[in-house]
Amino acid sequence: MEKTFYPVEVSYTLKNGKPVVQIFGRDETGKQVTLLDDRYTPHFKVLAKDNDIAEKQLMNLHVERERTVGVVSVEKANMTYKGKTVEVLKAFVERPADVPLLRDAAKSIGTVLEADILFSRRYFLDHDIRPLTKHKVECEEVQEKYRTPTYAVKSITHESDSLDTVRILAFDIETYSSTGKLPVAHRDPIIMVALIGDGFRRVITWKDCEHDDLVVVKDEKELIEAVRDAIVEYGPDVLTGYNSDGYDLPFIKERAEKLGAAFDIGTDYTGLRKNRTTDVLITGIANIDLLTYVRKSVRFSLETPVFTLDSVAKELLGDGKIEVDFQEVFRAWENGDKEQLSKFADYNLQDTDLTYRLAELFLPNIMGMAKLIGLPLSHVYSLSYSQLVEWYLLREAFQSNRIAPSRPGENESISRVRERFEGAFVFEPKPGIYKDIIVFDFLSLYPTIISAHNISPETVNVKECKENSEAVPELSEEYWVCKEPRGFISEMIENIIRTRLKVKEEIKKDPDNKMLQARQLALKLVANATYGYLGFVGARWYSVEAARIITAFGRHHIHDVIEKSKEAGFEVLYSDTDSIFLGLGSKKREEAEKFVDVINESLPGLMELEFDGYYSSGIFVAAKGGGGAKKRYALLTEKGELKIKGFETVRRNASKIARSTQKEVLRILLKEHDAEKATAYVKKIVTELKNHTLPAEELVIQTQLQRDPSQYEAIGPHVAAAKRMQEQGKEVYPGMIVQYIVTAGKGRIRDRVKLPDEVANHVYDSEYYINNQVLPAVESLFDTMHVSIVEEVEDKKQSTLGSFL
DNA sequence: TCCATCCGGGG
DNA sequence: GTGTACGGATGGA
Repeated sequence: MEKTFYPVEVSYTLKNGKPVVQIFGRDETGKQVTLLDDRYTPHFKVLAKDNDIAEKQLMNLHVERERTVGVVSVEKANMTYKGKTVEVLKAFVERPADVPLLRDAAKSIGTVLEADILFSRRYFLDHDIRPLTKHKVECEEVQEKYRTPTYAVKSITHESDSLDTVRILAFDIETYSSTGKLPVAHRDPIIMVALIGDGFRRVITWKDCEHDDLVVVKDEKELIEAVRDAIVEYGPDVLTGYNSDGYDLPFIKERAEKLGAAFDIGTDYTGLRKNRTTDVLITGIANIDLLTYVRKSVRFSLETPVFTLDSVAKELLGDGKIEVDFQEVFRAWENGDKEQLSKFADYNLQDTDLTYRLAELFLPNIMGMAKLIGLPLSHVYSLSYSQLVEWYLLREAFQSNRIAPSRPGENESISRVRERFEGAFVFEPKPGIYKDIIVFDFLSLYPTIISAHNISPETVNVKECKENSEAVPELSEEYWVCKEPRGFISEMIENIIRTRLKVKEEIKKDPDNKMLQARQLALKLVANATYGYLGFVGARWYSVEAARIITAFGRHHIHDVIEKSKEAGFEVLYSDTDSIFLGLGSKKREEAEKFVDVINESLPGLMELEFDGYYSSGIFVAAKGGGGAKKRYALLTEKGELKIKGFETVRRNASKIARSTQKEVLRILLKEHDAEKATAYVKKIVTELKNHTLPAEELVIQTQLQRDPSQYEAIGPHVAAAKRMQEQGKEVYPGMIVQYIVTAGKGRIRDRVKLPDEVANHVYDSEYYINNQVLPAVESLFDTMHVSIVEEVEDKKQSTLGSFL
């Protein structure tokens, strides 16, 4: 029979000593089904000098275990390795686990390759199976022990249509502790568990209590089994929690074993399995620990330095955890206090709801990446950017008959760490204020360089192609890149860029399509991470030469634009990596637009310089050590908006008054070009500070607490403030924003820190705010106008003093 | 100061 | 399960 099938998860099992791949997913009606495929045999590859001898040696290999482990058969195949066609031996074995047993012994025969690629992952990649996309399956129904209908596969082919939702179930457990410390599974019980899915909401406990959605069972053993029943009843594709691999699931596993409770939630009735790391495996359900995903991927776009559920949810959902005193909860549990326990159920449900909402937020992107790379959700969500690139490359390699290079050994990694190289070019700006600025930047600079200059590990510095190669500029030693043939990675990047352009066209027609957005984002991520991947010490396709050449071409192209800008009569104000800031001077905007067209005609491949924006003025300031400061400037748009980059006081650990003064000075300087007016403005603020006429709210300093106050050795003002909060019985936790005001008096600043609600207006330390907040925020701005704002203000101080005398 | 180990999150 | 994070902070020599 023929079936339509959307794969979600994969694993394998042994039947009569032979591996059977299990693919879990849904059919066209949305019903969960399982496919079994026993046609795939594990193998590894060997490159040897003499294949006839090596073949005999491989067949004679054996390792004694409970059974004799050996190579079952050997095949020869022509494949591409490091850009060359080679004849390789494929050594087939009985079981996936035989590979690591035999690979060490096979090292004496030749170079062992592809002996470290997981069997089920390899199955997906080799068969072009892509999770969550439509497949046509020729199969026949079989009777096996699974929770779903089961079919034996005869053939499976990938089609284009794809699934855009998965069934998510979030859960969170609550545990009891008599010691006041974090509960531990060998001693403490699970007392409550909440589960939330699409139209599904349940909280389970084993002491009498009243609450909506609440189920009360007899004891902890029944609780664990009721959780199992809830999961089976809901039938999730994705089971998700927050730190569930590090806490909830191992806790459940240990308690279930101790109490003899069944937690056989797997599609094949197996329970939780744990591997050597922290991962917990569930057969047929994608187990996704959101904390892992936050740490690996989301962190780069988060403000918060700590990844607690509360701080991540507050930032991304605008909603946090309910505050709870665990000692009170545990007392309520001991006493059977129904009212308190019902509040605790609210807490449990809120945590689970936040987890569910975060999962809804993250899943489209995880799904987009799973479809692109072709690995199941439970595998992709935990991959770092370099691993995402690597798995994309592995899929491409398998499909183009290439042998994947091995990961570096320990010694190789160590020697790679020492191979550093020069990065991007940053133009040192001349401090000053400029009018009529045009900014251009290169679109996806490194990806387009890789594609345009054919950069790939097997195309750089290869002797055979020297005659037909491109020389690399900007480097002291000689480097060259083959023009032919097309490199593995450069070709792949070009395909990604082109595909992404097409997807972006589709998005224009269908802007609200989340799946298209996710696909576009996945393509962008892989393209942008490839340069970093080539220089990553753990990479299979590592090439420090390629990475060095990419940044060299980057510097070359931006230098070229700088030179041509000068020749065309523009003033070059600034440049960083892929962008250039030009002063128009007497030129017209149209001339700048034409100039970009001329540049683009000379750029190779898909490289493109793009008009980024026009600014009516901008300021570059001096660095502390002299010269112009890099990555620190402000621009004024035509609409009058300020675009500020790199000034420390833009961050939130400055008082409102420092920030607003800086902004106003920037505004006066950029809009009105009037240094005197700006000076007068600062003097006015200084006077107000001295006269204590500013409201205290303007003086509040906000700093994020990185850890618990007791954990600090150096007690900074914000730590002192946090300790004060604790003394007043307020909750203090890492990641929170602490607010304080520095008040007048003698001694250390930290001893003069007060909380905003303790300070009446006018008691603040005006000297501190003038010298440590306001003046440092504007000093470098005035320096560009050759005005010493500190001296100006001191004159004012004296004259104020003078007027008193 | 350098190197190695520890930690994150979770109740 | 054919694999094994990572980057910063801490602490000891």
